[in-house]
Amino acid sequence: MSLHLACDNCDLAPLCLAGELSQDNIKELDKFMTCRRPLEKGEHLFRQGEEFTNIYAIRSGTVQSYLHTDKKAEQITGFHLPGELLGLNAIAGGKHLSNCKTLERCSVCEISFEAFAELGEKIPALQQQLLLIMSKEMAHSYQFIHFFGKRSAKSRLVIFLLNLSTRFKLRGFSARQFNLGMRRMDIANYIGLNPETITRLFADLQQQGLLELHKRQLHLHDITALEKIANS
Amino acid sequence: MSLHLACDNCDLAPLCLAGELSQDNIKELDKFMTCRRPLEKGEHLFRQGEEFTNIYAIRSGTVQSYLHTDKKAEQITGFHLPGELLGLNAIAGGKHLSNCKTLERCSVCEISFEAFAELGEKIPALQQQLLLIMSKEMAHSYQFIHFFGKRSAKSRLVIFLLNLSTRFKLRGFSARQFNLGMRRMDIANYIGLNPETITRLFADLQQQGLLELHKRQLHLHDITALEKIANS
DNA sequence: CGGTGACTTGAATCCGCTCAACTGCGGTGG
DNA sequence: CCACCGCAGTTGAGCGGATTCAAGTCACCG
Repeated sequence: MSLHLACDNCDLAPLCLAGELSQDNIKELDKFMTCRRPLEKGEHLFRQGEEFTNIYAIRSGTVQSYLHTDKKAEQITGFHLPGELLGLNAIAGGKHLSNCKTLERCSVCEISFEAFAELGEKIPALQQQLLLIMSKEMAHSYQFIHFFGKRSAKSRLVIFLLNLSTRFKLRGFSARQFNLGMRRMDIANYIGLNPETITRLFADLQQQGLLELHKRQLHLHDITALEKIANS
Repeated sequence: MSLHLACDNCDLAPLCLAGELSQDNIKELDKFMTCRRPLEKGEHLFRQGEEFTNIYAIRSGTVQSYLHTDKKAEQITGFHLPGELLGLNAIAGGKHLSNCKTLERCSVCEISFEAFAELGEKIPALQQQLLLIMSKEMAHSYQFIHFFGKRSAKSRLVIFLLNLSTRFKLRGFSARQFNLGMRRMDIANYIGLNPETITRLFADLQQQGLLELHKRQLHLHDITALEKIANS
């Protein structure tokens, strides 16, 4: 069963696979694009080691990717917002490198990579768009390396928050006010700190009046001041 | 002036753009591939902010990429070995995101991205190969995030060394014995530590008999023990 | 209600940093 | 050839930021 949710009526298409494609080409793409029932909170799109067959695109909701490491420890490797593609790093190896699960109820579109590759031969602009997206994601990892280089805990947290902020803004949501879908300990895990440290840092920032946090609802008050902290 | 160095007589072709291409297709690719005079130590392939026009492939030698950050500080973002492509993360933005300079005398091949894209429309396998390489690089960044998550200084250094080791091996060099082309402080910068810490850690590891280091010549004695440290 | 999991708070500890002095080496020029 | 310089690397002492461990609060859900 697939819902009638097509790329040509999706607000996120410009950020996503459809990109700058012509209406005709988008229609062509839509023939292979499917959108299953929404996933409930905590469901997996795919798991580490599974065969790579589809490209996934988030239509709504937040998704988390993570690795199993030895012991029972998990390493969180990313949080993904609507319009982002998932699983692309598995093209080379043919197997998914990470687990991917929803942090809330999510709509997810998918397309068989095989079908996509065939279609790409007919529509060069589509290939080009995938290239663009992958390049963008590489650029993003780049930032990440930069930001995990020797930085204070406060810098790390603030960079993380500002990164989320700009990504929300790009998608038409508020850059100043949004919901962190994830737990403190997941943030901590992701940016290489301890949950307790995250708590203390939020308390600090709140006391300085730079932001407010109630439960997971975040309000950034002074973005320029936060940017200063990010580059300290 | 361009030297007569073609993909079809290059040992690294399978790792590089040529990949699994047929001989005919490689000949086609070679028409657009050029290989200038070797670059001397310290020369730049490109600089941050410059327009992205070419894809570069390292034929021999080691290359370092780095960012200028505010103040005079630099952040090193990668060390690149023969067979690796440079500048791909600039496809999306059209401008290079990082500086790229040689750590020693290097041969570098290049191809105009425009020419490549055109050729890719004629030879789908070539497009596919670029996709593969980019996916592989994304997978690599993935490792990186994993490895910059909360880890001890010793883990970080060892992971860095083992990563170099496997990459050398993949290229037909020894996995146990190779030359670190970079300074201690560059390693430190890259993995988010201090030069002094790097020194101390090397001293430790050497005392434990796990490796030997003279100047920049490294000899890994007990790789399985090192792997244990990497996952601690 | 009790119970669980997320989050907070406090005190003690430790890892890696900072700063400063020192060694060793390669290059340059007298 | 040696004296000098500058940079890479090493070593030591003290400091501080983030972790660890442990106890306590809070909200949610059975």
